[in-house]
Amino acid sequence: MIRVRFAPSPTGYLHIGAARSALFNWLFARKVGGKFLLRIEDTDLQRSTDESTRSIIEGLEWLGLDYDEDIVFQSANAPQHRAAANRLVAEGKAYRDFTPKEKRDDASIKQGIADRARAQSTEGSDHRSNPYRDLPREESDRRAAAGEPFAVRLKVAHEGKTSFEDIVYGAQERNYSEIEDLALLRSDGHPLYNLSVVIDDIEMGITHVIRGQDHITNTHKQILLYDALGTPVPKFAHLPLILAPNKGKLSKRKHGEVVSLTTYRERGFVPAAFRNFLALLGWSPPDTKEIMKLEELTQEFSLEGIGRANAIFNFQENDPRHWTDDKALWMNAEYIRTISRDQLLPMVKAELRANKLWREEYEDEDREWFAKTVDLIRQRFHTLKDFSSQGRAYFSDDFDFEDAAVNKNLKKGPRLKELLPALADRLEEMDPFTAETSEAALRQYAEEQGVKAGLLINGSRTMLTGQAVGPSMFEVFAILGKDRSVTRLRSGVPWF
RNA sequence: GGCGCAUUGGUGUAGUUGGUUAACACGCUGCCCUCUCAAGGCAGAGAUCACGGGUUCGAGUCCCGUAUGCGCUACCA
Repeated sequence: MIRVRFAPSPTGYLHIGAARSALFNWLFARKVGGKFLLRIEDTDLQRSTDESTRSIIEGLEWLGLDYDEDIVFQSANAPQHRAAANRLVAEGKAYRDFTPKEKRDDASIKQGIADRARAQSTEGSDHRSNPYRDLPREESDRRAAAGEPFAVRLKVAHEGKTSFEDIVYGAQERNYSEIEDLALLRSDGHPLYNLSVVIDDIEMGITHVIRGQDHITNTHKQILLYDALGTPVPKFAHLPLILAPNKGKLSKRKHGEVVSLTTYRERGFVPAAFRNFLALLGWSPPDTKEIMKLEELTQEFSLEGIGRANAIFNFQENDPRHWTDDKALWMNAEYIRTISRDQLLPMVKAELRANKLWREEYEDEDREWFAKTVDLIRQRFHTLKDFSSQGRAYFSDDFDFEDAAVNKNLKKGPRLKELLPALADRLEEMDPFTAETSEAALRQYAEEQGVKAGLLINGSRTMLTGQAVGPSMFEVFAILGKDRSVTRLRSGVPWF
């Protein structure tokens, strides 16, 4: 039985890179009939928050990625992690390190690492030079018993190398000389990442570890741990990273909300669309078809189809039109205009409701009208937000007139101030009032008045919707109905 | 500093065991359609396949080197 897991640390919003890892894990599990598990890596108590855990769970739910079995909270397994470390010490595979803990400040950590490495190479010391590495057991036990604080480190052999066959990146090797005696337990007894991950993965029966490429180095350390523990090593598939447009790391601090999955929900993305877009970042289907529903994605997905080069998430921070990747935006629009009514209507309902535009009749006697209206306007919308902003005039009489539209379609034709109310009089007599009859009436009236039909059409569009763009005007007349059409044509509102 | 990975048009990606004019999607330009804007249709611009060597009759595809980028290198995860 194949078992995979998504193991985020709850230290903030759900990053789109993490969301993609979750997606790939899920697709793989569903494709092969395995289990997809969720583990919250909350061992860093200071940084972990419940709110973040909630956002991760909600994010997965939004993307439609359901997980099997109960969520595992890593912090709950700390006793097992400690026990494993102690067992390794007892077996002589790990040792207590009584070196006093160094003070580190996070800001300069990377620099510190490089500096230390430089210093180490010049003074000739290596990863095996820890003075406590070969401390006699009796002395180690005595000092521990006396209450002296210590960290626990894995005893990595002097000679040898780790190797594994990465499903994405191929054969990987690392000399032991490149690997330090990694810390397993902090001097306060707190288990560290690499230990916890391995113990939990073993405990959960994980067979395939699918995670970001930034973990490749960790994988070598973890293999050492599997070996020390005498446990079979799972298969690994590392994923290329998602980078910012400058090829740098995508981070909240630098790039803001565009990296947070929550943003896409808040800004009107259809979950299926974003999921589809995410799937195409680093993975490509066997054929050229890119728009795929979940079932298709699942069917086509394979670890072998994952590329090795990091992908750039292409967006322009200062341009509202391109606030996120163009292709994601395009895909969202594509979904909005093509998904079934049954799928779309609930999303539109939520959007309208959030903006106090929803009326219960839309699910009752005005049900058909609502569906037809949505079908009419969805064609040119890019996000669900558009239903409450650009689409506002269809659901409320309280809508704004865009200055540009008023200038272009109304004020440039001074006669419209009289023509439009007069047109309203004509329309009022139509029965039935349909796209066809209103068109006939408008065109005839334009001819009588010696003006172009377009003048009346565009003027009407702005009077009825406040905008310069929108669906075919006669469809709008029909959808809005005679009363509202006539009333809006007569209202002098935008003229003042 | 060390180790590792990557490098195909602006972006996401295809390019099978090396073989004619490097393919698809988004974006971009123009035209058509038309009451506007989209959508749609048609046409088009844009890649010396990072660079330099080499192997070969022939290389985006194999080898070596260089550059650039990214990742890791922590008693963070």
